[in-house]
Amino acid sequence: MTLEPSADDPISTAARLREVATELFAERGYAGTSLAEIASRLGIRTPSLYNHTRSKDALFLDLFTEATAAWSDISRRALDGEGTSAERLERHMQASLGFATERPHIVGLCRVAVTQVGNELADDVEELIERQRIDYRQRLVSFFDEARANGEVVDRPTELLVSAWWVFLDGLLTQQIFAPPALRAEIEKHHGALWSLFWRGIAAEPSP
Amino acid sequence: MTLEPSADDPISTAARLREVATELFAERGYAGTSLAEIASRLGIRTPSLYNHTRSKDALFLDLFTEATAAWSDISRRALDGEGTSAERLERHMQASLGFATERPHIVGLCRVAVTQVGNELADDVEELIERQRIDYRQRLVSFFDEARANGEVVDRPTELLVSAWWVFLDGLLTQQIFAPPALRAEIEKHHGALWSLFWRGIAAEPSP
DNA sequence: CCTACCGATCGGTAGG
DNA sequence: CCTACCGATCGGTAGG
Repeated sequence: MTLEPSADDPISTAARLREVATELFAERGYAGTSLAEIASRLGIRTPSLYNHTRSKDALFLDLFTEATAAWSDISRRALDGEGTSAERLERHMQASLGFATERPHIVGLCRVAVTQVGNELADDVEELIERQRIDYRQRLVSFFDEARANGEVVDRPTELLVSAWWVFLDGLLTQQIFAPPALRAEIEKHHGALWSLFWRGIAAEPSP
Repeated sequence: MTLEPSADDPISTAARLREVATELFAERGYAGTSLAEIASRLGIRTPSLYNHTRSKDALFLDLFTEATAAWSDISRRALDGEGTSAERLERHMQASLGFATERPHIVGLCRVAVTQVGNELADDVEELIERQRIDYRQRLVSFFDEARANGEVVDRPTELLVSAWWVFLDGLLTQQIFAPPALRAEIEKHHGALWSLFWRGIAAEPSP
């Protein structure tokens, strides 16, 4: 009684294409990934890929668009919601790191997009990155403006607090993605403690 | 009265090859950089490159080896030397960021090496990265052990302090390299302030 | 440092 | 989804 796109293929080729291509782009970069390799992993011939995508560029852009949407969704939900600023920001951190842990190839795809901007990838990618960056920045500005107004964080310029958070998150994600598995597990255990040191750096002085 | 390798070429082709190749590898990745493009920028034909290198792999490994040596040299000198732990660590940060600012392509080359490990690049690269990582880690452990013994930092496990620093530095470098120039300049102005927030997070409680 | 050239692979098309 | 094929480009070699 299940819906099947075809008799002997419960997972559609289109879906598997997305999975396989995301993984390869993430691990080998854009230029390092060939359509032949993607097709081979799907058990089909290279030209058959063109039933699912217009070109290699279009495939990458499509996957990247989906990736940023998923990322943005997770991150927004965690930062919004109830609680103190510390609770909300820690939840946001845990969500971002959880996302990176569970779906490392999606994060890897984003990294590839960022590092290869202006070279072989289309302007569309650069535009999408910039839009996401601006959107995230605005959400952070709102968050820290509110936290300052509540006296929850140190009284420094919002811009600075945004930068501090961004640096911290970028560092965590970098280690999460690039560190060798052995080191990664150790760092993962430290997330809570690293958070507390970060927050200690920006938290308001205890009122006397 | 100057020493010239050839009459009309004051900067040797070998030296220009290193410059050009570093820049291209950093900007386009390993697979995205062709020997033809390198040769073209040098004004010579592709086969002529083989007078200066054995293969594309060997060229990359050679440049990467030089890059890590330069990096390690700068970083070691800044962290050693005199002063309080805070002074030494801030000096180390400034040196690392200065290096990244002045020689962005060298840092980009390292990033490419790290992100493409285990794929098209040789095991030699992975080995070199791992050796550098271990070496840097040991220097940080010594540093934070001493800082803790002096009561200069909060009394938490050295491993945690090392992680916190590493995350902070990785985040700064990531932003330095990947942020769009407009944002980069703003962040650069914040380095000192970001440092003070970081240090505030790990500094020892003021004695009562 | 060059010309001439190699087999392999690239993204992509024609036509079914 | 396939076979058959395209021109372009890849890293690299022979020989001078």
